Amino acid sequence: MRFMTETLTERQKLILALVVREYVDTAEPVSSGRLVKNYRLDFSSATVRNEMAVLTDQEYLQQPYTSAGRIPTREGYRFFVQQLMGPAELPSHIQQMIRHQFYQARHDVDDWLSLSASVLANHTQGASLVTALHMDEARLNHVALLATRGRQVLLVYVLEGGEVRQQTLVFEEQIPQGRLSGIAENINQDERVKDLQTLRVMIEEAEDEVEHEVLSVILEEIEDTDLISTGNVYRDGLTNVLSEPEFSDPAAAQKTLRLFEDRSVLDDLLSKTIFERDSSGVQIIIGGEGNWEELKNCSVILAPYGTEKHSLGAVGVIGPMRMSYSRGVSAVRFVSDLMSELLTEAVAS
Amino acid sequence: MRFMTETLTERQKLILALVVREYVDTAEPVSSGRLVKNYRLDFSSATVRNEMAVLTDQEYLQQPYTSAGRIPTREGYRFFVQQLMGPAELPSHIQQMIRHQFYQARHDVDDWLSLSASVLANHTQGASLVTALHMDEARLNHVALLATRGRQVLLVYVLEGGEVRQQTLVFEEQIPQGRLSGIAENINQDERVKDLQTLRVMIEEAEDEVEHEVLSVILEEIEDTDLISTGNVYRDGLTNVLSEPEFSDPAAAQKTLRLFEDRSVLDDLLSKTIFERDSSGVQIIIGGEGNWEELKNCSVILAPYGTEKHSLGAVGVIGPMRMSYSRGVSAVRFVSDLMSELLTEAVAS
DNA sequence: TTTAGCACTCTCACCAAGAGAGTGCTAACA
DNA sequence: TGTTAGCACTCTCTTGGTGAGAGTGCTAAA
Repeated sequence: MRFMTETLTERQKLILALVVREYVDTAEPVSSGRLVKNYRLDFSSATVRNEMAVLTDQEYLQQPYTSAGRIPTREGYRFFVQQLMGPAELPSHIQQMIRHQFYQARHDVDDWLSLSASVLANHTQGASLVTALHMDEARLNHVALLATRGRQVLLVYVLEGGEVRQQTLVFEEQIPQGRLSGIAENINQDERVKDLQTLRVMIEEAEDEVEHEVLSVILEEIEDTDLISTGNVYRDGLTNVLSEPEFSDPAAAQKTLRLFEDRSVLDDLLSKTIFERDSSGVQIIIGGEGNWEELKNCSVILAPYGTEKHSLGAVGVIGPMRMSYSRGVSAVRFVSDLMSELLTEAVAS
Repeated sequence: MRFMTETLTERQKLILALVVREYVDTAEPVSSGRLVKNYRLDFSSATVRNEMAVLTDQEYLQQPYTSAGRIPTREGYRFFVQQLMGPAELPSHIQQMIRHQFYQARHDVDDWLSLSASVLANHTQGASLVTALHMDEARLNHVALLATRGRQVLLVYVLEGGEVRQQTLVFEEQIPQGRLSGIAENINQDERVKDLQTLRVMIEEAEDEVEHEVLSVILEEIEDTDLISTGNVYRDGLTNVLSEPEFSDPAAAQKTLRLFEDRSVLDDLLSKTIFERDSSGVQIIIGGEGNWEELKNCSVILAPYGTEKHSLGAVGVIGPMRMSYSRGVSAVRFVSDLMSELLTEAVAS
């Protein structure tokens, strides 16, 4: 019931911030007395109680039951994140350490991705997600076809922007490498980037059965995988989030774990971040706000990464609503910035 | 205390089998009365009690506490698996259905792998594992180098046997595609398969700085990834195993889940299966028997797959010790056979 | 050898009582 | 008017006790 003006006094903000902080630490409802004691406040617990009553009226705090301590509501966290949480940064020695780890893997972009996932999991104590490089639309830059064994053929294609995909195909009959090279050469021959329409035309014009078959399969594969969902998603820290008290109920744990197995929700989430350019930075979804029913009681911190021209992927962490947002945001921001920096550097000639 | 001869009477075997079956179904200690009632045995519960006492003496059964029903011990399961469980097969309509699914993905070996994981998870209600194709030792068949963007270079290499790997590399400076093609051509030029030693010699003989650098990085990458551990592992059905009552304790659930995140145990397990050729077929590890301390209370069913000449990977399921071994074995055997069949077919010209 | 009968054991669900934590309210105070 | 001490009240959580129920082991009879 928001009767009153929504503006909070400084003291109310302080108390809200402390409740969030204390609850994040202890996972237990925060009482007025505890707050005064732990933070040596220069007003009494009765005063805190009065302020808490106001914050409860305004729906920033809630009580699990009458006469228990308070815990933040979703709105409470939201207010904390937007107005109370300072601009957090990872300690500089940690930043150094992470940079060093990335440097050691400097030749391998895939390693950067799994490293990102592992860094995020370790520094946030949550579960992390990292999508592989991905472009908005499939426009072919380069195709290679390699006969590997018997009827198996390896298709490797490079998309505009540098994303690379590979797929093992099996054809009805064995096709000699020379033939394959010819077909690939055909696709690659003129310099301009090819969209899928060009490929369709080529299929129409194919000179023989084999070429027709090969091109069709290639088109099919590329179309199939023209969704974010095919990019690898790197995950880490699942066990972290499972050790949180909110997941001691196995049903809740299972529900959350299912998020990680079912790609659908994840994909929605991540692709939204990648393509939403203006958000320009870290995005925080608290308690599944905005129709993410599946994410109830969970929070997600996401950020896109990429070069100036292209948003190539997203990194993020998932944890219980009661997570350390400052640690989360600082880690996600640092990793996404670092990835962007490294990739931009790699693209620069 | 195995005073008596280890041979069991037919009736004892029957009762052991029924206890296993009933316990797998209900997850509750099995009482003598229940057994008689559910399976309409033509002897009384008192007789069953006497036989159960013998089986308990022989350590095939155990009691959680005095005067509770019985549950199988690890040895009980082992005996059941080796001597009591008939040669189980998946129902033929299920087999048809699975074959159909694989057929629909006939162009893409990677799809086969994730499909295998999903099929195993669904038909065993456990968690499944599938390793990607892998060869015993890295012997190069073919190398391709593609300049993708800026200083990024895509390295694709095909190993003897058809395994393909790709890696994105970043070099100190941009290298033109022509130069890269030259170097790749150099490696590919003579027809014989190259082992890593050949590559080392080539590094020594490299004509200039760039070639030396590129070859060194390639060697490094291949050496780094010459372990089973780098192959992708496909997983599915994590949530299945979490819904089992033995994992209602979050600590137990976490311990098991950690198995799936830490690759080390998994890798040991899977690589052992792949390389242990004589075992020729399905391998069952019950309750972590044989020094798999981490797998206590879990059972694993594994089988290698591959072509006649090469064992290329492994498929398996993990579940609680109280799992349906017959369903597990039949599913794992069917999937590994199917994969072998498909791959053999694909290799044949 | 099998089985009916029975006493015994152990768990589990239920209830009641008491301790403890924390609140809301009131009245006094600066 | 804002703050605080005091206090009654509420709600949870733990503890202990009790009774029902399930299931066994043992004994003695068939």
